[in-house]
Amino acid sequence: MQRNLTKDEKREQKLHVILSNAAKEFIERGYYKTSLDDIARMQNVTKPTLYYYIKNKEDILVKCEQITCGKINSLLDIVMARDISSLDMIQEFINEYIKIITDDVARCHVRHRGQMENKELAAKSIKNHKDIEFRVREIIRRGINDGSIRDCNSTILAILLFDSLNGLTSWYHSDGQVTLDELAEEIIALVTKGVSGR
Amino acid sequence: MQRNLTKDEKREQKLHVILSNAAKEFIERGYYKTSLDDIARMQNVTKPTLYYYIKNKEDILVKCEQITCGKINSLLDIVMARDISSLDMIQEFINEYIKIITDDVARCHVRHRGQMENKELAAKSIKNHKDIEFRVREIIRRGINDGSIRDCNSTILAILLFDSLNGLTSWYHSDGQVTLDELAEEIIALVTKGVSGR
DNA sequence: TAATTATGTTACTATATGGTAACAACATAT
DNA sequence: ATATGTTGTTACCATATAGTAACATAATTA
Repeated sequence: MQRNLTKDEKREQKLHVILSNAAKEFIERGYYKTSLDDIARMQNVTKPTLYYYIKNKEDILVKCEQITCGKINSLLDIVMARDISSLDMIQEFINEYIKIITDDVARCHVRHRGQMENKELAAKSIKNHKDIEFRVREIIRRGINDGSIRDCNSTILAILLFDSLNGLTSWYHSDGQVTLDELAEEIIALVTKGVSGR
Repeated sequence: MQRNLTKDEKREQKLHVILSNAAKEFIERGYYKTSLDDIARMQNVTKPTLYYYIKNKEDILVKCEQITCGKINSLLDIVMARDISSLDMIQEFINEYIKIITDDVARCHVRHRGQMENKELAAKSIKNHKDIEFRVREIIRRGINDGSIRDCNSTILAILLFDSLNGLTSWYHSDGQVTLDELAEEIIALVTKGVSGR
């Protein structure tokens, strides 16, 4: 019973379908092995139609990135504004981050980040990620100051954290054994307490 | 002043140069953007010559994988044979693993693992990694039994561990600030103690 | 209703590149 | 020396596919 969509909304929606389908295929079969004809076929349109929604093939990657980085930065805005310890911020971040990262568009971004053929786009992509990493590093640094986080190399920690979280994109699927909440819990326990016994 | 190489040794050596160069290029420019002509040019030979050393383009990935997985399994043989606690085994493994993983051939393997176009090769590639992961999981399980490792989900732990270690391949370069030993130390501290303060 | 804009199509081009066939030269062992 | 296998070359083919031009039609607005 939803109201009629405006022209722009319809357009937006179609773009999103294109991105989702393309993303899924890029993940499963690889970027270069998925042709624009393939992607068009999924939408029941022909290739030139895609060019009405995207600038070129690479633009699909760019758009997936914009969407995903937008979500992550919004999450950081919210988390960093809360009045909790830095360690709690990290935990909260992990919790929500894994929800963001486990959809196809985000997966596609993670897998192809920084790999655009266009040098400028690739550089921008890397910067996008570095900016996010930097913000997390900032949380860690504050945590070391307020004592909630053990004294450690914040740069390395941030990188390792993202590597393991982003790694989820290539193995976690919601239809498996573990729910996202259980997974988050396990990860947070490992990150905070480590693996050492007693 | 080394003795003359036999025919087979020379052949072996040339193959290794091809693999190293190809691996480096695959990492920097991507597999599909690096042509066999490019690779041949680096050796100062022509494309058909490569086919004397490799079956086809994909075979380069396969060979990089065989070399790397061979090293990792040998490492596991050694580590698991030692008379130390499971936690110490993990630490020892991390220490040596990051030495193995930070050369071009290993980097190439990590980045392209499981992505061969030939389904059988891809499946085998995934199995190769899963086997290694399984062996590490086994160490973790024993560690949970002997109490040296906190009770946790060994499957998830093994995956996260490999994700962060393999992640090194895309950012760590030996010419940077951090030495491999310092890096290992930091990682081991994080893995064992976690990040939580006091 | 006329005009304009959005959305789509068919048909095509240009180009890159994995792989192969046919041939040449060289080294080695008998 | 001569036969044999090794290592290399030039020239070529088949194929895939990103992107475009020209044209058609539906939808919206004036």
